[in-house]
Order: sequence, then structure tokens, then C-alpha cells
Amino acid sequence: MSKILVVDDEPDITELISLHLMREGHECLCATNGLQVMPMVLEQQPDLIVLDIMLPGQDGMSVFKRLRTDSRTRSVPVIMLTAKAQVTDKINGLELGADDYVSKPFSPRELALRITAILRRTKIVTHVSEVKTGAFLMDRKNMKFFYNDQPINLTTTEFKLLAVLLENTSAVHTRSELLREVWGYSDDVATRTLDTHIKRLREKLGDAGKHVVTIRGIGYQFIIEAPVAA
Amino acid sequence: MSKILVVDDEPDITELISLHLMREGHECLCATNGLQVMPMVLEQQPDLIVLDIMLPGQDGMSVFKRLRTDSRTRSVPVIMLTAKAQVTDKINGLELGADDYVSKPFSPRELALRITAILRRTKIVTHVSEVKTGAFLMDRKNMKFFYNDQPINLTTTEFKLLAVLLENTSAVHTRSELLREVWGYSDDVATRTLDTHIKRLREKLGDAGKHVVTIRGIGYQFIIEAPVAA
DNA sequence: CCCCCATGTGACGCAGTCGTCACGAAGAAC
DNA sequence: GTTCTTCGTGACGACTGCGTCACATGGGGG
Repeated sequence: MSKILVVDDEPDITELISLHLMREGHECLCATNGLQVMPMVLEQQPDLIVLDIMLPGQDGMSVFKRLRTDSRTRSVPVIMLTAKAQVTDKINGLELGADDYVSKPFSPRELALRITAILRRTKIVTHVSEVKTGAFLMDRKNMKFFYNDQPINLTTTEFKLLAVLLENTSAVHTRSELLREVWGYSDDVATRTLDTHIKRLREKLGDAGKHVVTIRGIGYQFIIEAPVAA
Repeated sequence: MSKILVVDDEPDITELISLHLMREGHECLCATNGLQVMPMVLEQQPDLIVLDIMLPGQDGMSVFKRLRTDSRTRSVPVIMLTAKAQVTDKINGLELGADDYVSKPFSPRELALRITAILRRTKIVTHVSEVKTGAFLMDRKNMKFFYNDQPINLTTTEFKLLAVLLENTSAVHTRSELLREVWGYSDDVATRTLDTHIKRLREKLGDAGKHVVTIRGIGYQFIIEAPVAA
């Protein structure tokens, strides 16, 4: 049940494709002119785009480049469609960052399956959200945290706090920033809760707790570089 | 700089592939027998697998099925490799959930680019911590969950449970799978904990609780399609 | 050297969450 | 319809995690 944008100027092809896509249970949008693409993508936010290279108004390749250079559309998967079956073109498309490449004449069933494959990947992989920072590994999916491959059991609040600190290890995170990010406080509140949780975090981190550095009068910072031993 | 497992029994092909992969800066592992695959994947945790359909010991298709039915390996992208270029085989592979399909003879450069395309997708999407599924929005970063933009307060366990269910809305999640994924139970345990948490989840979801469907004797499934009204 | 203030630390009570159990309801098999 | 199994549900006790407070510590400015 995904929203798919098909961009092609040949009515019989778009019809063929959308027929198959709808049969698979997808919602299907169509555009026939390259200039319509960006506005449509921004407005409709499709889950995937099928893009013909040959287009009137603006050729498909430059449409594709625009999609990939705009941060709002960069992550939308694109399958390229073309009549030229030469390997060089195929490589051009993939090289630019297309997710797949299908040459005409193509089996609409195969296209539909390739679409499904990419959509599945998009969804599955989203869950692989392990972020490694130095000897620290943050596994968002299982909400687990590892230091030198040793699992460390953190509570929800501790996990969030550490996540914010690890998000940027070169910046100092002010007290109000942390209170906002972790606790959702919008205005400055004088509370010792943050201090207590920093303490608990340091305790659980053991040796690694030294990486959590107090910036007096400002806030806290997670410093990766080996902290100066006491 | 990704780890890639190439499974093929033809030395010249594996050599060709690994040469190109290493040139692109990837780390390359090889297996020549289907039986080696599962252990290697579990131990090495490759980022992507290139799998030939024709293998001694165990044919590629059944290796692939095993990879896709085990939750520990389900999310690893697989590119299928085959000598049979017929469309039917192509469809077979994609249908089973391969991420791509390349027929011999193939351009090693094209294969490398397809690999890069899939890896790029894998990585880009990893950073998107918000996953939208139908009217449901799961925000892993802030560990928040929304239904029709209404925030729903979930506990850690409830969040994990729902995350696994939403991971694949087209599959039934068995009781043992859920107990393993959420609670970390490795062997089958007879417990009513799961039932209770399903109940609590349904309560908190309110109307949307209907999407959590019991598959009697098997487990549970999150079904997006509008549930049959009572 | 002294004082002030920011932070560290331990203790405490409340609220929320968890797992278990007993009982009832609902399917499935026959 | 009967029986057996599976699942839903409510209640309960134990435990964990949380925020607050009081007091200790320690750095910096005067």
C-alpha cells in the first residue's frame, strides 16, 4: 500500500504500469512532463518514483539530478526506465544513484516486483539503526547500548540522554538543551533531575563514564578522546 | 567500506567480483558451498550478500529462503546471480524477496554499481528514524508513536513489541519470534506475558487496536488495511 | 583565605510498569 | 452439542525507574 509516482510521456506505458501497480495494491500517481515532477513529489511525497529518461520539457536525467540534490527528495527511491538498453546507459543511471534501472521493453510484472523489492528494503532497513561512535555502539532498534561490545543496560531516560550526548561529541550540550531534548521542557526549569541522571549514566558506563564531561556553568559534553586519567 | 559476502562455486566468477568490489573499497568474503552461508552470515554479519542460484551442497534458492525466514538474517540485502536469464527465474527471485537480480553474463561493473545502489539505500534510510506506515508514525529517535498525528504514550516494552509488528505488516509474527525479538527469549517459553502486552497495546491504540490481529495458534500480525468494522 | 554557587551524591517515596495467575470467552476438532 | 485448546481479561504483588530533596564537595572570584 505505497504511493508511487510514474513519470513518462507515453500514455500506453504509464497505463500499463499503473494497472499493474494498482493490482499489487499500490496507489499510483502519474506525471507526463518533467517540470511537474518536483512540485508533485514535494506535495504528494510518494514512496517511490518510476522515471523515464526520455521526457518532454526536461529530460529525465536532469529531473533525477534535481531530485538527488534536494535534501527534501534525496531519500525517495527512484527506478529509471529507458528505451536504450546499452550497458553504458545502465551504468550512468546507477552511477548517479538510481536504485534500479529497467530497460524497455520490460515485463511489467518484473517492474512491479522490483518496486516491491525496493519498498521492502526501504522499510526493513530502516530498522537497522546502529550508530557506532568510537568504542560505543548505539542500537536504536533494540534500545541497547554497547561499550567495547559489552552490553550496558540503560533505562529509557538514560538512553535518550546518552543519545543526545552522542549525537554530537564535539559540541557542548547546555542544560536547557538536554532538558528540552530528553524531557521536553520548553522553558528553562531549575531542576536537579538532569544531574541525577548524569550521575546514574556515569555509574552504568563505569570506566567509560569519564567520557561524560561536565562543562561548568553550561552543561555536559560527551568526549570521545581518551579522557585524561585522574 | 562495506562487508560483502559472495557465494558462488565458480572460482573465476568470485575472483572477478571480489576484484571489482575491493577496487570500490569494499571488504569481500567468499563462500563456495551453500552450507557455509548461514554460519558465515551469523558470524561475519555482512552488509550485503551476492548469491548464485546454482550451488553445490544446497541450491541457492533454499539458502535464500533460509536467510529470509530467520529474523537474524532477514534484513541483509541479497543480490541473486544466475545463468538462466529467463524472465520467469528473474521473477522467482524477486518474488521471494531478493533485492536485485543479475543474470550471467553480467558486467562486473554493473554488479558493483547495483551493490552500491543498494548499500546507499541501506545507509540513507538508516538515518531516517521516523517510519511511517499507513496512519502510523514511529519515531525511534524520540521513542514516540503517533496514530493520525495523535501521540500515544507507550512503555519501552510496548514500543518494542509494536516495532516488531510494524516491521513487516504482511507477515505473521509467531509467538516465539516476538518473545525472542522483544524479550530475548531464545527457547520456546510458555508464558502469558505476550498476551497481556498485546492487550495493553490494543488498549492504548484505541480504535487502531483493531489492526493488531490474532492469528490463532501462530501469533500476531499488524494489518494496515482497514480492519473489518464490528 | 573565604564565600558563593554549581555540581556530585545518597536517600526516599511515588508512580508506572512488568510478569504471573485465575477465570471466562471463543474457536477448532470431532 | 461436547470437549479441548487457545486467547482475552482483570487483578495482584513485586520491582524498577523517576523526580525531588538535603547535604556534601569542589572550583572560582573577590
